[in-house]
Amino acid sequence: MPIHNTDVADILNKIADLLEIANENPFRIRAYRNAALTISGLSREVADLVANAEDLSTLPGIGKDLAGKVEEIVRTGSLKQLAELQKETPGELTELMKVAQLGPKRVATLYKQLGIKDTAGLEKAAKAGKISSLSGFGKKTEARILEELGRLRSSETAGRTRLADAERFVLPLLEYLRGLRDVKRAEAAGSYRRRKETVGDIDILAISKRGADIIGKFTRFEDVDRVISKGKTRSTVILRGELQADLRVVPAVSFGAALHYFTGSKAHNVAIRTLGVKKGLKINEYGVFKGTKRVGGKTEEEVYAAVDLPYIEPELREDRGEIDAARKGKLPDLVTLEDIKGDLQSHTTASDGKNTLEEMARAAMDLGYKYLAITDHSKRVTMAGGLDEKRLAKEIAAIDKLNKKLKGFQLLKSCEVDILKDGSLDLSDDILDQLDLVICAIHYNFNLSREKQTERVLRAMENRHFNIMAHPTGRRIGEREPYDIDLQRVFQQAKDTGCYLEINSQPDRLDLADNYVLLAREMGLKLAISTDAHSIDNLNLIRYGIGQARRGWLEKQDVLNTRSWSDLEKLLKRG
DNA sequence: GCCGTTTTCGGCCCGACTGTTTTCAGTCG
Repeated sequence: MPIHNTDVADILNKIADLLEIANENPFRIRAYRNAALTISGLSREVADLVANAEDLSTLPGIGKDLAGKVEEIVRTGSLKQLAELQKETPGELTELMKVAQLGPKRVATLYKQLGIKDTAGLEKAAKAGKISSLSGFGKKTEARILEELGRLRSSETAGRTRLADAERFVLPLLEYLRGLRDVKRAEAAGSYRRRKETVGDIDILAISKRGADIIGKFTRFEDVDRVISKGKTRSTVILRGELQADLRVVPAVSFGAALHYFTGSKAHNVAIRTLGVKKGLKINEYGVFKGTKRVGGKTEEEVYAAVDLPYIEPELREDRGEIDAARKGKLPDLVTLEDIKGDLQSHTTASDGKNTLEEMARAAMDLGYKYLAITDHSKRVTMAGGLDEKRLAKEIAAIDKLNKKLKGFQLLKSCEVDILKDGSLDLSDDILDQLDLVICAIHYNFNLSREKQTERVLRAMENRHFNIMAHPTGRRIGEREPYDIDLQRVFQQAKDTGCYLEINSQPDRLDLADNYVLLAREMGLKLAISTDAHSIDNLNLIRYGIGQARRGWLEKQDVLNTRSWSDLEKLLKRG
């Protein structure tokens, strides 16, 4: 099995956990965590970098020592150091740290004093009342531990929440807070604001002079299941569905600093604060300070200006080179919703969509679009009522007829053609010749080897009708892993043959993932942002695709469907 | 363990809340 970046990051984080339990130098621990963060944010597989003999110690936060360790992980799948550590500190202990209330110090105490190594031992000791007598623990902590263990058992929902699912809670919560008399402003921060594909929790920020009051009302919001903590400026609650929400109340003068601070990412914040320290400034959630004097923080722009940087868009704040780019005046001018001229993937009642051709066209026109590609499935995708040549010919005729009626708008004749197992396409060249553009996608045989899956797509791209590859890795966030495919080779083939790939905006897909969007940009490959709409409402999902594109640093010119159809048509022409 | 327009040594981001505490450690973000 190839070693992926997440595997490397997991091992580094595990070592950090174990070092923490062993009460090691906290800065050394942070070095491991920083390295894990760097690796997981890379646009390329670190295994490929090693295979190409590239110098890993040029990566931020990775020096000579960690470069060697990462190489060892890539080559052997594990690390001797980890085995050594586990002789002193059992590896299972890191699992205990996932129980709320338990951090490295308490886990170490539990292990040393009571020999507790796993959740079963923890539960037994807690029930026997042995934990409350330990120093640093008490009755309340013991009760909380038991409560948490019960919860962990009943729900395996400890994971992250998809952005769109979080949004269903965020928007009503913001509306509620904004409706309170003493709230001057309320905004969502955190990974939600950075438009990350999943969020760990919801961070909300409010301006008010009556913190305790607002916190009280927050904890009584209708979606709140239980309250974890509530103070005068800060509160944590768990919403229905086990999603955590944090509210911080700040004065107006601190709003920019707080918004910056709570938007993160953590790595970005640390980098900005470190720049501040070098200039003799203290940057925290209350503002930018020189000694005790406030010198900024009302707006985010003031925070960046304090360290001589221009404003950096939230989607870029991952410490993936944005600070360096800002310093050099080379920040991307990110694509926006307003730049989008049309949608390049949609379905109708002809296959598995919910609306007719005309309904889809009208809805796209209402969004101000100039075109919409109708991409019903091809015959192989029987589950979705895919079209054979004959039915597609009928749809083509229907589109031609409808286009004559539509003013200043055009339906594009297209199809989401299945890429068969051997890399051939599911429909004949004769019918594909009659289309404006052809979207191709994999729907079956997900479990081919990396080599076979990659060859399958490379071969498909040899077909002169292939224009855009839809949902290129087939993943369903939280449900289905991507199939194993070498996207770097696919991107290169796309460039060589004049094909493109898609960012699919469906909230459970968001495929390409942001790190691959970054890679495409680095390789100079343009992408489409499509909704894959199966209903008129679905056309609005484009905002998630835009978020993903922005996280991948895409500018207007990097996105196919920011162009008029006549300009796009020229780009799609294959030699 | 990393890193350097103050440094190759000596720093490394910072604060709120809770519970167990009589002044603070641990956890969390």
